[in-house]
Amino acid sequence: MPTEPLDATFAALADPTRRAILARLAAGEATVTELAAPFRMSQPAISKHLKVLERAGLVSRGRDAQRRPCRLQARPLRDAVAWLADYRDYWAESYQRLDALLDDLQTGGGPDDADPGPSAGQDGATPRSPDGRPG
Amino acid sequence: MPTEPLDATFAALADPTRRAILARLAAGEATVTELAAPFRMSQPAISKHLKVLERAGLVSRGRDAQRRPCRLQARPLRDAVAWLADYRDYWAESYQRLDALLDDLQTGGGPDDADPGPSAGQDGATPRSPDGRPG
DNA sequence: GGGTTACATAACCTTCTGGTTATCAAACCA
DNA sequence: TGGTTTGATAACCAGAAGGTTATGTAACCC
Repeated sequence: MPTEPLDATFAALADPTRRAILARLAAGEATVTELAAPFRMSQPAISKHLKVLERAGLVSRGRDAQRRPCRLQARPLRDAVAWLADYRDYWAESYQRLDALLDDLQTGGGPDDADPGPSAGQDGATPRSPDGRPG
Repeated sequence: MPTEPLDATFAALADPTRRAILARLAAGEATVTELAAPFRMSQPAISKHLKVLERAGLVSRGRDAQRRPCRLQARPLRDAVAWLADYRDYWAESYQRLDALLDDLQTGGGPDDADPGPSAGQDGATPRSPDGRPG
């Protein structure tokens, strides 16, 4: 059980079943059985995956009689992107496609500033010694 | 050992030591001993972490006499962001800060289109059944 | 050639992961 | 009241992750 938020987020995303669950939840709330349906996997297995997602803060749950509807909670995803954003200079390799991607990401905003540079914040990581952010 | 690229990428990022290593490499090439120095951890442990990063395609290695300099290879990070990008609608929670983040990400481009919608591509995941992308 | 530096590999251990089946609890339905 | 859904939990298991120490190997330096 990773204690740091980023650990938990990335670990949660590292499993294809969980990514698929998130994808499903992006289409709207769903119950456990609904989520479990597409998988050749037992219901308890899905419950476990949901618990991982919940502990990572990626999923929140409501109550509707016997049902426990799951809802996507994407803030940790944003934090993950924020971490990854510090590496944007190293994506330069193919800036064409990167620009396309970022245009897509931009959802229609109109920026006019130029590269303020990394925030030099804390990773929150502290593995056994250093923090971790690019310079 | 996760077989799917995204699995490997996210799994690699889930460890704080490895994130710190990537952060260090963002400052430039480094040898194994240089990378190991800041950690209270044995050299073989670092070698293992490097192997994980290498298999995830996040690090490539050269040769300089006895040394095996490591170089950051950030393309998988871009792919990870591409996956996360499909969830941008769900970051809406605090669009203020999101916009700031994306402006930062944008490194200075000037888009003028509005929300083309998810690419509906393949996750490549195929856990035990469905793929995974939001709608 | 012989020692040293830089790194990889092997063998081992412990803990976490991801799955299973079996069972239990709560709220519905008749 | 009793049965059915919906879901969580427990107990178990195999294999992967992350660490260790010990050892091997390649290239340098004298």
